[in-house]
Amino acid sequence: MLEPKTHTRDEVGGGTKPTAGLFRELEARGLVQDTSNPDLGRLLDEESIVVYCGFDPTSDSLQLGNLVPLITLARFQRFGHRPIVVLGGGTGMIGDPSGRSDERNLLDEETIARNVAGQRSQFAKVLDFDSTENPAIMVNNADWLTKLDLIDFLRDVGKSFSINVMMSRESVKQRIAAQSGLSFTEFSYQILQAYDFFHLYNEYGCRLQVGGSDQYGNILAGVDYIRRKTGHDHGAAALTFPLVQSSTGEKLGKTAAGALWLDPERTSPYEWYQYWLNVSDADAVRYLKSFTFLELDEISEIESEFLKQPKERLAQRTLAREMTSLIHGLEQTQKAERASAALFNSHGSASGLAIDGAPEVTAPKDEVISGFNLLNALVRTGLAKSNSEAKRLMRQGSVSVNGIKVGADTGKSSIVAADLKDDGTCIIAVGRRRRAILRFSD
RNA sequence: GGGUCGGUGGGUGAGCGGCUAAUACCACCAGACUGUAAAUCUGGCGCCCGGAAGGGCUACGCAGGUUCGAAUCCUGCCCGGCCCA
Repeated sequence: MLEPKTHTRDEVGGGTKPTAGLFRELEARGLVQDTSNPDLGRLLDEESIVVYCGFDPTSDSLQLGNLVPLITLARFQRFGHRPIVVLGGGTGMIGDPSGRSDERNLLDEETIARNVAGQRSQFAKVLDFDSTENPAIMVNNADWLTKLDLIDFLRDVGKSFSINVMMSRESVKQRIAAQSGLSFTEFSYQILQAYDFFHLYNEYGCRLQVGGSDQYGNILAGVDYIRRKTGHDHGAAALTFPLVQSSTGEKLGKTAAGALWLDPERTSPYEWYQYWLNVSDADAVRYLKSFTFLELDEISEIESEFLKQPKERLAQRTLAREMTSLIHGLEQTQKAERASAALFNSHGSASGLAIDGAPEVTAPKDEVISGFNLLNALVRTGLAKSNSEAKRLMRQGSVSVNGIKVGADTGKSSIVAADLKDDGTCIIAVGRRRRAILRFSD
């Protein structure tokens, strides 16, 4: 069987000179949508620059959707540039209209502070804040935005913004065209983001802002503002990456359970691993390029191997391993892999295998003597959200115990002692890809 | 401030007194086929009880009201679009 290689966190190049070829690399990985500076590639080869990307504190955990921006920053860092993470503690109180069809609900200060705190540690999983050469920096724009004086702001900053230009931004146009309304508050967002860029330009010499393609207008607002204020034509630049979608045009990370979170409390390493493992063939190689730090020629090798034997799913397994070890570390990755193997490869026997990390529910042993209700088991293991759903699944013949179907026609409605392996467990499955362990203890 | 149109399930969006837990599409889940893939076909998709038939509860911005019966009518409030000021 083909095994994906284990990838350890690679060596960040030392020295003040950047490693050349970053821009070409980003392009090859499908991570370049727009840039405001046609010479950006050369600039990145010649100078070690400071680059930033903003993150909205709309939740106390980052999610799958934040991964491309975050990993892109890490690519800059690995090529010798210096990344800044801007937590939008200030702008989060305003709400970015980009990509939204409705006015946002404003978050209160307390919530934002909690979210900022929650996200903080997650950045360190991907970025290096301790590098001696080019450590990443984290700042919160609340630190400067909340200090602004309204009159000064309108005089010094607002004067540089043309309403005509602001109105022509795609995010604004869409909201107006959709007749869904746009408050002055949200309309002002682009000025604040522009001001952020300007602030970072002054404080840290930050010359590039990266973001998703929906951020292009906001980023350009900053580029323009810096040009106006400093008179330098190419003082600051914009770079956006395309919105990463599945081959069927869907946003990533959509499951019945909701979004996929980086927080292991919300999305377990096993679920995270399984998500990537189940990526479709059409997407797997593309995701390897966009999401992992594997070298491109290494990915090409994986690809050709994968194309020869797609059913081995080398691309998916590599992807799952890379993504899980990036976010949850090697140990959790191995657990997830073992749990997956125990649940899926051994024809329903978990005995003797390390299954730590798999979804598992424990119940007292005497419950099984009288017969442990299957519906109960489905809900308890999280395989079904409600009794209704569990019944539905049973009716549809989706449920199996130890690999044996227990649909409505079999008449089996509970787990009995005979279903248990020697170690007191059984595997309960819904459909092809969702499985859990039920363990009975003394 | 005045007028007018609108606020429906995760999303878009029908319904406009009983036939409606609410059409359709998307997303999502499952069955068949497979490789824990895609495509395709099929079923499902508020919650609770039930093997099922069926029953109960909650839901169409919020709060009241009319009615045997309301997502649907009325009143007030909140929110949004458009027009006027």
